[in-house]
Amino acid sequence: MSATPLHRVSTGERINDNEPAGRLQKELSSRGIRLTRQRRVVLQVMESAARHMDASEILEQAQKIDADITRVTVYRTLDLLKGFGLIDELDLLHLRGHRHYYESHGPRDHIHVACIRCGKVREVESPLYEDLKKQISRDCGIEISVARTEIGGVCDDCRGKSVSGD
Amino acid sequence: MSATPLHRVSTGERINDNEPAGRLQKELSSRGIRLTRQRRVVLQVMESAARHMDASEILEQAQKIDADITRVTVYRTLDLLKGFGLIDELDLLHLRGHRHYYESHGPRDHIHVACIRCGKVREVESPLYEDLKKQISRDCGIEISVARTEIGGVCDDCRGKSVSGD
DNA sequence: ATAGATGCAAATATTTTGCCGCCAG
DNA sequence: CTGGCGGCAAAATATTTGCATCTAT
Repeated sequence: MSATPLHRVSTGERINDNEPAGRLQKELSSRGIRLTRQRRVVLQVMESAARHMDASEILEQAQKIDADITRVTVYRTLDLLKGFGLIDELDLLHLRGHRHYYESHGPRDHIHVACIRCGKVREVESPLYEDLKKQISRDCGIEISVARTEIGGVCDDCRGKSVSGD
Repeated sequence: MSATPLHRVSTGERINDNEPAGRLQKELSSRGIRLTRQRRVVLQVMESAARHMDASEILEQAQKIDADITRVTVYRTLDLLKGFGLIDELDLLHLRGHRHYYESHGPRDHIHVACIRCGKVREVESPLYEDLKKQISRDCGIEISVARTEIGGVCDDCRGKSVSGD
């Protein structure tokens, strides 16, 4: 049944193992964007992120490195990065309120699969997803620049793994 | 290349033509949920919605029918419907700020395809999408209850339709 | 009759903005 | 040097909650 293999990317740990350190910095300076001390810190936080932090968590992490950084700067830097498509903004199906989460955008799009009971989030890539995007691009006549898929459900663990009969 | 056809659902008009009037009401009462005057109005607004309204717009529409309805009731009713999976919550890639949009959840999931330039939103279904969800369900061991895909890019119109050579 | 809903107002939470002094390039 | 940037405080949005009252069943 399952012809095309599905690639698991991560289950809750950091996702940026394949991300060259300083990638965001490079991207910004190559665009002529001024690299301030505060921005460097926020970028560093984003790159080394465990995962899926909201603005407050990013602020918190940034202040551990440099106490001078303010919430406003975090918002402004996130906006900047978003504008260049260097980070993605998710809400993880609002399983935990209306917060927005951010993550450095890697080379490939991935799907966020979240358990609505335990909150665990897994990230997957799939050739099928790439096919789908190609088809939509062709059929809708659109040059895709951002794609986001979030899927929620109850995971095996939370269903007691006894997915026997049903 | 494109084997599976992609079904266009709508381009900006109402999506609920196939939705039986009173569906949400029926769903709620069958679950033993009390149907108050206010709830009926909000449900009616959701069902007859042109499309993609945020909480304020829903409130506005509801008050046209019954001026007594308050914003709080709208939020509480939306939460209720969300909890039962009867409506979906979208943010349309935050193209227009951080608002959340709601729409009555039809029988099939659909993908929202938005032009990041003109803001036009198109909804599509695709067998490929169903395949993708099946694969993820199988491979991640998850019983999917909600799926949301939002895709952004520049549409033909906004690229001057001159998508000749590339 | 009674559990559960609504309304009001206020509390929270989240994000944005104006203005001025400061710093990266 | 200089124009963009960060900080501060406050505004603008968005969402949630406590409590008294009312109503659908």
